[in-house]
Order: sequence, then C-alpha cells, then structure tokens
Amino acid sequence: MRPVHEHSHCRFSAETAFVFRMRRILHVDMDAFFAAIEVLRRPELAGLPLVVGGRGDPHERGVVSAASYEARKYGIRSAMPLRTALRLCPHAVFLAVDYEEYSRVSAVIKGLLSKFSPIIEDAGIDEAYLDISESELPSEAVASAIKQEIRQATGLTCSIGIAPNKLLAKIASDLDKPDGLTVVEQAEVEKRIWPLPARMLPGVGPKTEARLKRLGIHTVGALAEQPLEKLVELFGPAHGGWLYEAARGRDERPLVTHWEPRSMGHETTFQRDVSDWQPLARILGRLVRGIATQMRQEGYVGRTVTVKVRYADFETHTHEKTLEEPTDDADAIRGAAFECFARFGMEKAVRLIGVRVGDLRKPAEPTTARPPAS
DNA sequence: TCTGGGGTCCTATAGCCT
DNA sequence: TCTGAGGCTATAGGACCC
Repeated sequence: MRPVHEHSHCRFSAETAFVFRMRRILHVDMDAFFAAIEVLRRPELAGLPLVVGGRGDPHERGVVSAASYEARKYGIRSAMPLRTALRLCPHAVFLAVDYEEYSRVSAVIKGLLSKFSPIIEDAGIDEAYLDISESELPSEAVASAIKQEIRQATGLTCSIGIAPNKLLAKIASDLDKPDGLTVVEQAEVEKRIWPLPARMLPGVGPKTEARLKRLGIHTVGALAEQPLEKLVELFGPAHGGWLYEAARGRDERPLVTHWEPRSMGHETTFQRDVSDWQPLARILGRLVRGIATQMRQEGYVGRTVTVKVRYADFETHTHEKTLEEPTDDADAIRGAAFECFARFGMEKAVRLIGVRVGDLRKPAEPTTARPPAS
C-alpha cells in the first residue's frame, strides 16, 4: 500500500510551545468473520465446528481461511491445510470461501465505522483502525456504540482494542475474543504486554518467532531486554528497529486513510503437480488475461512483470522483466510473462504458477521513467 | 498427504554511472 | 590511469499479513 494520505495527531497551541495530545486509536477486529457470515446465511450451522477454506473440499489442496470457535477447539487454525483440519475434526463442516459475500458485508461494516470517525484505516477485509482522538465521548462509549451498531446491522460480533497507537490497539483487540473490548494504556505495557508471547507482536511471524526462541526469547518482555544494536544486527535495521520499539509498546505510525495498489497478480495451485510445458503455458496466458482485464477495469498500467513458479517440493522461484513503457495491454504483458517463463528449468513438476504486474500507476500520471544521465 | 491467493515491504547482489 | 565510494536500477528471494 502506498500511503497517499496519512493522519498523525500532533497539534500546535496558540502559544509558541506545542501541545502533544495523546492519540486514541481503536482497532476493530471481526470475530471468525468468514465463518460467522456463513452461519448467518445458514443458521442450522450455528454451534457446529465450521471450516471455511479453498473450494470447501477438505480432500483438495487448500488452506483454512477461517474456523468457527467450535472448530478451533479441535486445534484448527487459519492457514492450516484443509486435509490437516479434516484429520483434526473429521465431522467438521467444510465450506468454500465466498469472497464476494464477505466483501459485501465488509463494506457495510466499514460504512458504519466511518460514521464514528473520518480518520479510518482499512486494514483488511475484517479489520480497521479508527482515530477517535477528537471524539467527545469516552473511548469505551465509542466502542460500545460501534459493537452495537455492527451487531444490529449485520448480526455479527467484533472485538475492539483501544490504545494510544495502532500497535497496542491491535494487540488489545486480540486480548479478549470474541466480542471483547479492551483498553490498554501506555503505562500498562510492562504489566499487560510484556508477559505475552513475542509471537503476538505484529511483525513476528513463524520464522522470527523460531529465531527468537533459539535465543531464549519467548515473551515480549524478554525481547524488550535486548539492546537495539543486537536486534539490528540479527534482523536488519528496519525489522530490528521495529522489534525494539514494538516491545516497548511504542508506535508512531499514522493511520493511512487512502492508498493506491502497487501491484496486481493472479496465481493458481494445481490439484496435482504438472510436468508438461503446454498446460502451464495455457494457464499462464489465462492468468495474464485476467490481470490485464482487472488493470483496465481499475484504470492502472504497470511496467514490471513477474512470473512465479512453485515446484512440487515447494521450492519457489521468480523471474521478472521490466518493460520500456507501462502498459495494460494483454499481449505486451503476455510477451514479457513468456520471456520470464522460458527462463525456468522444467525438470521438476510444478504445483503453482502465477503472474504479477508491478510498478502500477494511473496512465495520466507523469511517468517516473529513468531520467537521462546528466 | 502437508502447506491458498491476494498483497506489502525489506534485503542482498550485480551492473552501471559519476 | 587506477581505485574507490556511493547512488541508482533491476532482479531474486524471503518474511509477513489478512
């Protein structure tokens, strides 16, 4: 996401000295969003272990996009292979992902939220940040009103976190789920955040968690004991610097209220690995056509074309080509995509192929092509 | 028998230029 | 002429998020 409009909260008083008002950031996170919507459509599913993912067939390749709380009792989690979920709970109900419907409900909710603050950041299909610093009401009152409105309009519950920044608000919304409301103050970081597993910090995924554990760092508090220099050395300036600040509950990132896409792509995983060149080329052509159509519909042209291939052993490689001029022309994109495709070795069977067009811009915008050497 | 699809951002390296 | 130091772009990979 390229931030186009950012909102920080630093105001200046009439006098020379400036006044810094503590921000009040609210994070809304819908509870088991996809699964909850499916229950709304089919009330007879209420109370059953429900898994939403892929095409809804747990014998096919695919992962869990959402699991109801009943399904989670069996250890089923997001991003888990459907086959694994089936093994954990053979009598679970499996449903296909219906993005159109979830997007429709999401838009209704975002519309409701925008009435509570003009400063709102869309953080995905089922979450959002609101800056309620300027609200006359207590934070909890705003949160209660939001929860009530969402429930009335959609029948869905959400969990809300309120804190002085996005980082703490997001962690807070996770502390009490489902249907929770949690306020975290900056002064409470030691008491309430430091005991948490380091994995709960945004930016700490499976890889970073494993590395931290090998260093004996299991909690946010243990992470906060590490000197900045060490974290930078281990994780690089950006990531290391973020971990250092995040472990202290510090985060000055503004809300991003508008952004433009940077790339658009499509990829597909085959039900069975493919060894032949021709079917791969055919799918590649189809993926390119889809992207070109989407680019035109949304009014973007792009300049870099990337082709991704994942082999049967899950090894993943990309090749990319930068075009002279940004384009939305399917033939031009296809030409570049096939140039990239030709550079792959085809000795191993392929499980996934994908294309992405990056360096997107609106065609009217002035080009950012390389300036002539001076 | 594992491991989707839509993205974003960061890092390292190589080549080219000043 | 040789040798760097940086800066920039293109490319490839990787981690993370929803």
